[in-house]
Amino acid sequence: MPKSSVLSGPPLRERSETGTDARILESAITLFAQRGFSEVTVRDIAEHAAANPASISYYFGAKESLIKQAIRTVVAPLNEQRLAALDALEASGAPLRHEDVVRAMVEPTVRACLGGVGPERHYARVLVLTFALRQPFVDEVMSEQTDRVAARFVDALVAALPDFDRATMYWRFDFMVGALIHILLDPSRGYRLRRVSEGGADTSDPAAVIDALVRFLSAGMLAPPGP
Amino acid sequence: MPKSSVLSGPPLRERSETGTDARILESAITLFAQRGFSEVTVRDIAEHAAANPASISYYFGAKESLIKQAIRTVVAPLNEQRLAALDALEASGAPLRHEDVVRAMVEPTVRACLGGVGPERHYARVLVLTFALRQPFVDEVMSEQTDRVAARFVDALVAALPDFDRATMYWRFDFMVGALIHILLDPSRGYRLRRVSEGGADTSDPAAVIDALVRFLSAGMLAPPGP
DNA sequence: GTCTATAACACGATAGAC
DNA sequence: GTCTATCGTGTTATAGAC
Repeated sequence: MPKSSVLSGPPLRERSETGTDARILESAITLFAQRGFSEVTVRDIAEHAAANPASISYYFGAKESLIKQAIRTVVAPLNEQRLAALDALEASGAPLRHEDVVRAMVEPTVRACLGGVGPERHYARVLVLTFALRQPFVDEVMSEQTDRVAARFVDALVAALPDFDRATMYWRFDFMVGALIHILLDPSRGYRLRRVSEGGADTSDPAAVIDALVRFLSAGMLAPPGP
Repeated sequence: MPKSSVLSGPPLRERSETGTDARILESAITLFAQRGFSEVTVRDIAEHAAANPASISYYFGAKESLIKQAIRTVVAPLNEQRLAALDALEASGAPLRHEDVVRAMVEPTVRACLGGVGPERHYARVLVLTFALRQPFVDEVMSEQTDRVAARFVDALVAALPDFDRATMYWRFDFMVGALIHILLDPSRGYRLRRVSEGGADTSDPAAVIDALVRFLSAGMLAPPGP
């Protein structure tokens, strides 16, 4: 990780959808997800994007800004999909069921990470990188992206299960996130789970992952609350 | 991450318990856990251990070997504690209860990470670093340390819940690991959960973390199996 | 605007004196 | 055995030519 000019930097340019800047961002996301923020150099990114190294400073300023933008680009679309799924549930008029709330969180994430096409397909890898990299700017950008989504889901869980208090559901929402991200890292770890389970559990099958997750998490949400 | 002499390296010395080598390893673990493998340089480690940079190559060879040894030193004692807890359950003669198996996994981990004193107090941070760093040697050392523990716990879960097949329990064991590690990362993320839950969920209290985890995970283990 | 060339520095690893 | 001094490489970021 660079020391870098912590603030201000050069006057950043507006970013386009198809130009060199977009290519750089896409390459950055792909390479970061594969190997990590600190392990990928701006030269690697420039080479992968068929741009020259100076163009990265030109468009994004320091590497840290590029990391922040990469995180936003990966996380934002998935959060929108989750909120849309929750909106659809609530708009249906039917009483909210807790397993549907769980599914609204799980299904878009699994579909994106196992077979998705947009930048959000790198969600699990990028998230674990942000958990691993302890630097204030990472927590800030994650908080900016995700805090309101967590609150909305906890609200929905409490609405579905009125006997439970919000604190309990905050714990359980975090347990859900942990289980979800961890299982979605298995492909990048060489399908370790398939190996140790002798083929019984295969994380390359999105439907199987969703089913196993939703069953487990929905039952966990119903656990009797504490004393 | 260095290129490094992948194999052999210099003739490594036997390691003592109190000498410079032990100090280096302890410093490496502390600094790695705080900031990450790639973010910490061998110079940082040498300075923290009040040793000179050359001594690291002398005792440990390349940085990669030091990382491997750091992972082993953190992970091994916790796995021993878990297996000991499982042994104690099985030795009691009473029928195995699935919530006690869950507790045998959760309790030593939470106690170690929140208020522990040995190297295993860095377990959650080191584990997330190994999940984030996608390099073959990391998976190898984790597999060497943990595969047998996972198998033993899945055996115990199946023994406690004979109606479920091993594949289902492999899924659920991984969900448990994901939830466990994720919640134990919260302190290193500035107690984000306490903030967003407005004090309702506090990961600085080991007993509260254990209680919330064991309730949720035990209920999840009982979820009806798939079709 | 884009790129080449390079500045300025940090990295891991080691040779060789003590 | 332990340390100092340094090698060779790779890093981010930028100055300045086109």
